Amino acid sequence: MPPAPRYWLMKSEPDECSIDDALAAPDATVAWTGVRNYQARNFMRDAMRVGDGVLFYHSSCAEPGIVGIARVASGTRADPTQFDAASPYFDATSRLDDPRWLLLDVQAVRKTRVLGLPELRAVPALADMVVLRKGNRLSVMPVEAAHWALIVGELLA
DNA sequence: GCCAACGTTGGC
DNA sequence: GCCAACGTTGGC
Repeated sequence: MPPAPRYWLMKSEPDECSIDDALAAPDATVAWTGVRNYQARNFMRDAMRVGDGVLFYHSSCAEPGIVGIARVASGTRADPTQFDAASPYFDATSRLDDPRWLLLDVQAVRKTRVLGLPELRAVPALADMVVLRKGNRLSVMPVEAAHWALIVGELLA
């Protein structure tokens, strides 16, 4: 069995939680609410471990791209927004005694320059990154160690 | 605002 | 279990 991925990319809409918001939070740590996709949830539940590296990505904004480095700071627990009827993430079919949606804590490590999509696409060694795949809609996805090394060690160094 | 791509739902 | 319709994501 291949080793579990140790690096991830997590998308956040900056209007909701930007890298600045995360850095300003107590302990620079935020609860990653709002994941409503089974594949993304399963990555969090089954594969992500405390200490794993995270590329903090801004989506649905003027300049989408990687904007910071973070780390996984907890295991998963129920996402309370699924039970909040006032939340856009409310899920009327999820049960308190069997929560469908999970979250984990993410701790921001540092803000970086914006490493935007056009720049990422221009690097041949990054061509098969999940985030660059056409039609990709995952909000939590694995990052290969070599891609992490190139991005964190060189492009954002 | 547009629209391609994708995941989910639900009828059959 | 199939698959068309629908809703959502997210870049542009």
